[in-house]
Amino acid sequence: MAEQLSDRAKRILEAVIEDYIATAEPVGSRSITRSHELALSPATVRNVMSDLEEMGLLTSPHTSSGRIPTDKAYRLYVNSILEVKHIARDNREEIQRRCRLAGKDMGQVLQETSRLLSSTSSYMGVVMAPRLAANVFHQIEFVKLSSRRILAIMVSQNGTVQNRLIQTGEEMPQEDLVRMANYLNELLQGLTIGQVRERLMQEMQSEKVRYDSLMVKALALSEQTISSDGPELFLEGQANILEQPEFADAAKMREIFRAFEQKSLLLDLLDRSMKADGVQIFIGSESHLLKMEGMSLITSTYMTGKDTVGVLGVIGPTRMGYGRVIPIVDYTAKLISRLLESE
Amino acid sequence: MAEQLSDRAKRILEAVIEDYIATAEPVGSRSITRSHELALSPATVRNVMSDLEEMGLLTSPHTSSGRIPTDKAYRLYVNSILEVKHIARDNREEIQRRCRLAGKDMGQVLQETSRLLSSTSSYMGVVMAPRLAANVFHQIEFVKLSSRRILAIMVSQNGTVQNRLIQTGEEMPQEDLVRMANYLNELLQGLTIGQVRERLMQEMQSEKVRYDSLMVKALALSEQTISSDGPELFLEGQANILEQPEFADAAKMREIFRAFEQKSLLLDLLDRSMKADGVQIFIGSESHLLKMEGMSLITSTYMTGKDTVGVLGVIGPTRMGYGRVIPIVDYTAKLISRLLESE
DNA sequence: GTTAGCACTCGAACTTTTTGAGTGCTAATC
DNA sequence: GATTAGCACTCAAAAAGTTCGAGTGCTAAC
Repeated sequence: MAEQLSDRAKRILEAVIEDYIATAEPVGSRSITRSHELALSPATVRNVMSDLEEMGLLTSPHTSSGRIPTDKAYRLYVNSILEVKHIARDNREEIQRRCRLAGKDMGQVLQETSRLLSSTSSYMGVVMAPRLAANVFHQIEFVKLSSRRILAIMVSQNGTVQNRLIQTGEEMPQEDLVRMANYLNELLQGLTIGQVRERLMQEMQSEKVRYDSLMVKALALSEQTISSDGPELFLEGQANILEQPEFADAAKMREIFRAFEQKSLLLDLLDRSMKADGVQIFIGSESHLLKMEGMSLITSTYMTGKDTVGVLGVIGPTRMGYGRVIPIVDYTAKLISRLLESE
Repeated sequence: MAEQLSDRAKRILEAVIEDYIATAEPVGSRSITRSHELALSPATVRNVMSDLEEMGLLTSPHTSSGRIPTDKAYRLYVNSILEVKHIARDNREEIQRRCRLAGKDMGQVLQETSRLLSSTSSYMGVVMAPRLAANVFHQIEFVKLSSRRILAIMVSQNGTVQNRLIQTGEEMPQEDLVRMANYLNELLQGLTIGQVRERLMQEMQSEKVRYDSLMVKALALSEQTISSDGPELFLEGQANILEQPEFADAAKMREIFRAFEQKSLLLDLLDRSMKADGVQIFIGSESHLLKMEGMSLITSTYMTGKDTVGVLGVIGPTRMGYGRVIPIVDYTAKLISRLLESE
């Protein structure tokens, strides 16, 4: 992008983008002169638009039709034209109202947050839960439900709970369960779950344990409890996408739904955006991870206390109301962080 | 339905339904004589079809086109024509393979089941989790995470776990938490969660507790832990519905997605089907709870041990492969029941 | 009771026509 | 030199018109 954009060109580009965001139709020179008061004739605007097209910021779907901003244009717009508004009062109030821990466990809070993002933005809300491996172990416990069914419960420092129902071959006396829990709680104190996993391995090898069958069992049980470290993803409001005119036809819709059904791509992208703090924006094909065209993602990290633990955000069409959505994502992330704050 | 259907009429109705299920196109007299070997001419078939139309079992979208079965016809078909096949070997194997408790908590098991139902049927899978209120209390516990954050964990007899993060105004010493838990565990032993709720109320009123502030706190905390008794619903494979030709156009799709977003209707229906054991079938507008036309629901209850605890099933177009799906639902319900069996 | 034959219907698919928003270019104007 | 009016041209989308064929109901023959 060697050329500098003149001020006028910027204003016109802005007008095109905003009209396109509003209507989803290719924008022509006349309609711009009508709706935005630039004291210019359509012909002049046409000349400028022609320049912008040369620079790769606009394209026309066919020779005789209005123009559409490219991903490059959105990027420019987001970086240096758009001024992010303060969050709308309505949104702020709704977010505050619906962000409550009361009467919900961690999963429910995150799901509700995802729903909230979806409904305030009117696109799709996404929340990635903390990776289990990064959590700090707090305690483990074994609850005996019946003679051969044990429930293992592991609590992390940040308040997430993992539980597994375990069928045992033989009956386990209550006091054994208590001893096992004590042993593990001491062993694993203060480690992250990632470290816990290693420690369990080491311990299983070690001489002193190898002949204590109870301890071996304990290690095996706790291993099971933290297995399956797939990070959880809450994706809500897919129906909102159906509202968008660019996805009106059935084939596109299907493609999108299929793409999201298989969540790994999205997880990769979210994982990446966790590397940097604060709001990040991925536009269209920039991140060809979301390989389907025409989608943008706005994310922000959130934290408990000082540690970044997850990412949340909004997925919408490239043609998305950035100015409106960015503050929503930002504000929600901050509020959630505050909520999860560990004193 | 005063008239008795002749055997021939039944066979023709069956042919129409099966062709329609296969193609989603109105079925004409000729195509029937071609594909099913009835030794009849198209004209004869036409006459019979005309009778069937009079009886309200078929309709034609317009005068000069093939015919479509009505909901009434599907009902008749399901009740007295269709012979339910044994479950397909492939399906059985896949279900067995994917139904494992190992490394999952209750919620994950149910979600996976829902996914399983969806992918084996290629429609939508739905699983309603046990109503919390029906669970039997097993124990409650308070884990102190930091000076003012307590995690309350309640375990039910069947292995479900409820947890809530609670911020306390003042610091609670560890021994108080233990005392509280002991008190509650004794108080609530063996009650259902529904009864627990009542008991908590009673206890709060009672003289002996009223002046013991610790007990009052305990009651309040446990109240919070069991709040929000919304039954959980796992609905998977919505994208499968997009594959169905009858929902190809965007408006219909949107309607459907909107309808499912707001889950209360579906919950009502599932709740109703929990009243009776075994497989149940709701066809199209019969249950005008699922108010959108053209959808059927096949459910079966599942249980832990002797108690019915939930419902699972498949939602698809009325034009659904009943013969194939019914055994899938049935088999899955049985397998899950076996899995959850409490020794 | 069954079937061949036939005129008729009507949506789907394909063509053709019309319309209008939009373009690029040139020449006049500020 | 930048801006604008004017004009011929383009092309997708909408409207109108055709064709096609699977399907029907009815009647008369088998």
